Amino acid sequence: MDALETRELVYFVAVAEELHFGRAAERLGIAQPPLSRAIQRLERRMEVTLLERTSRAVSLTPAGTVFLAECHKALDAVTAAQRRAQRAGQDVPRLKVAMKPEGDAGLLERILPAYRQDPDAVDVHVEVCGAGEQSRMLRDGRVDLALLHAPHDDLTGFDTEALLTLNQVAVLARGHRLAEHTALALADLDSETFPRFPGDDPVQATGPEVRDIGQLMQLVALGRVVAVVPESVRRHARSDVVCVPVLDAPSSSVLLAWPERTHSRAVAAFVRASTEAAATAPAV
Amino acid sequence: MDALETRELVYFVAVAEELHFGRAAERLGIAQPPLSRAIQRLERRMEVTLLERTSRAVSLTPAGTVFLAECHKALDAVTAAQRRAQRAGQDVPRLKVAMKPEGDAGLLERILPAYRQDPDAVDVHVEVCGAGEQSRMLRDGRVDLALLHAPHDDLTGFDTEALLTLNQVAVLARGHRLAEHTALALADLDSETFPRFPGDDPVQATGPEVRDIGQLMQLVALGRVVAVVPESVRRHARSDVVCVPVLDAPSSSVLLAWPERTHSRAVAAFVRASTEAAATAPAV
DNA sequence: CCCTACCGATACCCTGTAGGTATGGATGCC
DNA sequence: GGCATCCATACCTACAGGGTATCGGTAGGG
Repeated sequence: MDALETRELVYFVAVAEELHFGRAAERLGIAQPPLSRAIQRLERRMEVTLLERTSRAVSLTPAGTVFLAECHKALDAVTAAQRRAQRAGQDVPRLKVAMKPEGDAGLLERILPAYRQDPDAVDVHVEVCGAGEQSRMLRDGRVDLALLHAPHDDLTGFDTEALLTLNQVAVLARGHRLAEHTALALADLDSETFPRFPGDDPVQATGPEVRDIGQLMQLVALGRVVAVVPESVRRHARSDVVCVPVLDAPSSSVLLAWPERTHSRAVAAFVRASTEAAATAPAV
Repeated sequence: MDALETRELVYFVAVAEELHFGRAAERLGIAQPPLSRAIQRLERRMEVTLLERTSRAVSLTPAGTVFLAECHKALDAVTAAQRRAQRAGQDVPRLKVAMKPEGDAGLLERILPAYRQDPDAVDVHVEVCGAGEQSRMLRDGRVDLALLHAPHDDLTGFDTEALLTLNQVAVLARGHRLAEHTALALADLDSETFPRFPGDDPVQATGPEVRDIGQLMQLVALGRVVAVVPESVRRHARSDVVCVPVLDAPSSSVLLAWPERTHSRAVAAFVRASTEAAATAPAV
């Protein structure tokens, strides 16, 4: 039993996600028949049925469901291998850090100067990406470090260091019935409409999708939604909205994450500088 | 830039480990010239120099060193994908647990009956493997769960649940100068010879390598070595050796580990049963 | 100092396989 | 029942991956 080829995994992922050989083949830029044969050969070599096909529909078997998840992990690991080696081969070493907009709660401007003091410091490039994208970029090796948020982000596969714990505040329109309160409980907000953030589970979606903080503030000011967000967002509150602490909302943490078993001195130095900068940071 | 093929990674690993194209080719079962070309093509595609070759010697560049480690992770992930899917496709679901000999500190005989009570229980197969092999078997999907030991084993990439904390005891020949003591400090053993266990870092090796507990006891009884081991080993002490607690040795934990993001009900039930069995276990 | 043994790279050939086109056969729908 | 849809099969082609022979550079022994 020799190892599966990357190409076979890519092909399977395409079919498993499209549940349609024709569309999958198109997405892969090949014709449908070779794809059908490739999947057949894959199943024969693995001695497992991954897909149930009729001439009308394709569906995943339990083994196929497991295999799809495992393929994603494995393919991420392969591209991470490539990217990390390429990065290590650069003559000018560089550190890339991923964050989402406002995802640093103002910490980065304290971390960067502190890091530059370190003898192991190298150039830092901050990659501002879409919300929820940071962990993917860290997983597949496009960046060396990421600023993530617990409990929102999936931290499996990373080493992490907590930088900051943020209490939650409700953002309300100035005229909202609860705007005059000094503190709230989650139960007070039961009847409200909440926005959906990109990367959220779309199942529990109720309100409109929100892309950035400006848009959020706009919707809040109009009274369309109410948002429960980390207190660091206070810095972006407009004059026509108010922020009220929500005492029983689970607090979120800003944390720095990097791939497990990383031995880079530059990464270690950045982590060191970050924890120190966070420890001396003023209350937000 | 399309993805690297598994075969290329396997080829590179062979060369990087042998540091010799001829031997690597032999190990791979192919001729040397195609291997040379494959590595060249790999380097060209990655646009990174991975190996420094002269006509007399081959050595790894920094990028090559990183890539070797990443290749291991990636290849493990690929074979894990295959194995886990195969396992999920079995009509008779089964749980495989890896442990090294005596690695359960007597816990397993309490865990298994407790697990069988669980509604989600399936057949359990215990794989007794070489010391240090458990984490590898868990990483590449040959088993679903493993009994590991902190801080000895590398836990990165796993979710874990601590089952038991074990204090350390020194095993001494009955006639040893310290045999009459009721407790020791590590400093008392400074001048002693310690055995080397399989999977240990061979750098700090001083004494002879030891394969199993019987052999260890033999060497101790002969006065050749002194061992500091978890107290659970007491159960295997022969009459011509004595065990003395070492108060300042870092205590080791027995813990149950499984791959991150596992969603199997059977695994969850086994973890549940294990923690409960461990909580009600008698002192060793 | 030169000859030889060693080792990776190159040149050249061949075969297996990935991919393409055409078409068959099953199934649901109007 | 005719048709559209969709996966599988049949058959062909091209190229990538593998083999053999050999080159070119380097270290070491006599």
